[in-house]
Order: sequence, then structure tokens, then C-alpha cells
Amino acid sequence: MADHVDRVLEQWHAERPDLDVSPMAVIGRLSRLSALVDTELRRTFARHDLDRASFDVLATLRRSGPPYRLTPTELMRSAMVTSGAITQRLDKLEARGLVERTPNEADGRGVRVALTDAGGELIDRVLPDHVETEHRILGALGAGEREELAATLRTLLESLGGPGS
Amino acid sequence: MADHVDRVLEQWHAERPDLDVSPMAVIGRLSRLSALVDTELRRTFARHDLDRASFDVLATLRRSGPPYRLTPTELMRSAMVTSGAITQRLDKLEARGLVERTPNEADGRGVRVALTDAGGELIDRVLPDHVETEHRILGALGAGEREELAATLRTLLESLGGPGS
DNA sequence: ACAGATTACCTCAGCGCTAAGGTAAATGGC
DNA sequence: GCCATTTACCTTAGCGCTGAGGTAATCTGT
Repeated sequence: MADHVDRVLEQWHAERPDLDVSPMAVIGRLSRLSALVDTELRRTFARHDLDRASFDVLATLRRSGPPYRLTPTELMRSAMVTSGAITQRLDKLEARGLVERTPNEADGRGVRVALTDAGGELIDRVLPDHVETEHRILGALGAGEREELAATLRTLLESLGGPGS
Repeated sequence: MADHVDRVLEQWHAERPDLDVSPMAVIGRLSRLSALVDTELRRTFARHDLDRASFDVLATLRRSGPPYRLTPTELMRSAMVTSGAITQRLDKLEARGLVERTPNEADGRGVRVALTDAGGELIDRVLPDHVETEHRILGALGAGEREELAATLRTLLESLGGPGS
């Protein structure tokens, strides 16, 4: 049974036999899968009144450990978005009382962002549900396949993003 | 050497040892890699005055073969976006003279979208460059790894999107 | 033949992001 | 100690997308 990407490859082979389009078998599926996974994760977040961006910030703070406090720059690097995006995410979360901005005493230019009690409680409620969704998404793969997949993606990440990506 | 996702996993293990966060090794890398690949592809498109959305429409029409003509609904399904997104993509491409909308004679509700000569020439100029970029992105993998990766992604796509995804 | 359901496409408000640029504080060379 | 550079964060215009909803044409069952 051919999937969407198989059909795309066949079409290119017929129309442009001069091009070696074999990388699309990987890259096409990668981007389609990422879109589907995103949709799936969004569903879980929505059940807890969250979007992907807000979850990402709360989870990054939570896993950083006590005192659950980071700078906007650290959040920016982790999320792979621009500083403007982080500012807006924080505005939204702060308005909901889920995070708190305080001046950074060690650096007058900076601020510190901390989980509030409400934010900590919310992320701890969402997490088990989120992890469960991720398990379900990978349900079609065996443990060995998952490990191999993780290793291969890691190789690609390192070759694209430099060491430490 | 630990990558970003390895560090995330370690943090979760320390903070929430009760949760089995192992799926993040795959899903975290999948979404980070997809973002990096997107950035890489965008660079190529930009060299030809295109964005990902426009390229996607032109390429879909091109690979459909003569007469290089599809309906907006077909383009919507292929691109995995809403009908509103396709309308806007077509408005933009039509304004640049790269595609053409004509009434669908077989269905009074519908239209047909066709590549113009300029659109066909543009996409045929971009394609070799794009394919070359995709080859480069996968450069760190051997032929066997690519095939295995494509097969595993395919399994996941099918389990998430139903048959024919 | 015809009403109700469905399908095709478009419209538009709202959202999150980027890119460019601004302000203020910290850093580094001399 | 001072000035130029860098860094941290915020601001804002503009972009593409979604989700809700509208219009018009087609299909379907009776």
C-alpha cells in the first residue's frame, strides 16, 4: 500500500526522471509526521486550556528544577524561537498568573521568570496526560525501533545544528 | 556527547522520576529536526523569491503532470492546510502570474488552478536546487539508514493518519 | 421534481510568529 | 575611567494560518 509520499515520488519519477528525489522519502514524511504529531499534542494541551507555546514555557521552567526560575533568553534558546515570541508568551502567561517576572538582581538588563504556584500545579496536572499521549503516538513502534529512530534523528540534528543542538 | 534532548530527558528524570518520558527522545527530536529542516529549505526557496507555501503549490501542480492543473481542494488535501490557506496562497501566486484560475466546466462550484508558463519555468528552475538541498540535509546518513528511517516514519504516519496518509 | 444534505470555495477576525529596530545595562580594549 | 561593542529584553508591522461562517452549486432519497 502506497502512502502519500510514495505517490509523490512516483509522480516526480514520471515527470522529472532526471532528478534523484529519493531524499523526499525521508524529508516529506518527516514534515508530514511533525504536523500530525503537533495536531495530536495540541489536542491534549487544549483539554487543559493550554496551547503548545504556553506548555513549552511551563514545562521548561518545571524541568529546570527548584526554584523553577529561568531568564527569557534561556527560554528562547530552548524553544528555538525569537526573543519577541518569548516576550509575548510570557505576557500571556503572566496575565493568567502562571508565571511571574522579577528583576534580575545579578544583571540590570535582565529579568527572571518563575513558575507561580498556580503554574506549577497546572503543569504537573498536564504532564502525565501529555506523556501518555506521546506513548500512544509511538505505539506502532517496538522498543528497538524507537531507539534506532531516536539515534538516527540525533545524528541528523547534530549534523544540521552543530554540536549541542 | 549529550544533545539538547538528552539534557531534557535527564532533567525530567531528576524532577519527575515517576514519569516515563522516554517517548520524548523521539518526539522532541522529531519536532526540533523538523524546525531545522524547514529553516534550511526556506533558505533555498528564498534564493528563488519563493516561500515554502508557494513552492508547495507550484511543485504539486508540476508533479501532477500535463496539463498541470488541479482543483483547490486537491491542493488543500496535499498540503494538509485549510481551504482558507489555499485561497490565500492562490491569490498571491495568481497576482504574480505563476498560476491561473479558470472556472471548472465540470462543476459550477469549483475552479481549476493551472501553472502558467512563467510558473512552470520557475518551478523547474527551483527544483534541482531544492533536491540538492535535501540531499545535503541527509548527508550524515548512509543509504541503509535513510531507507530504514523512511520506513519507520511511514509506519508512524500510517498509524496516525489512517491508511493513505 | 424537489427539499435537505453535502461539497467547493471564499471571507475575515484573531493568533503566534518573524524580522527589524529601539532602549538600557554590561563588557572589553586602551 | 571611557567609549564602542555586545547583550538582554521589549515593541511593532506584517505574514500565513486556523476556525467560524457565508454563498452557491451539486447530489441524494423519495
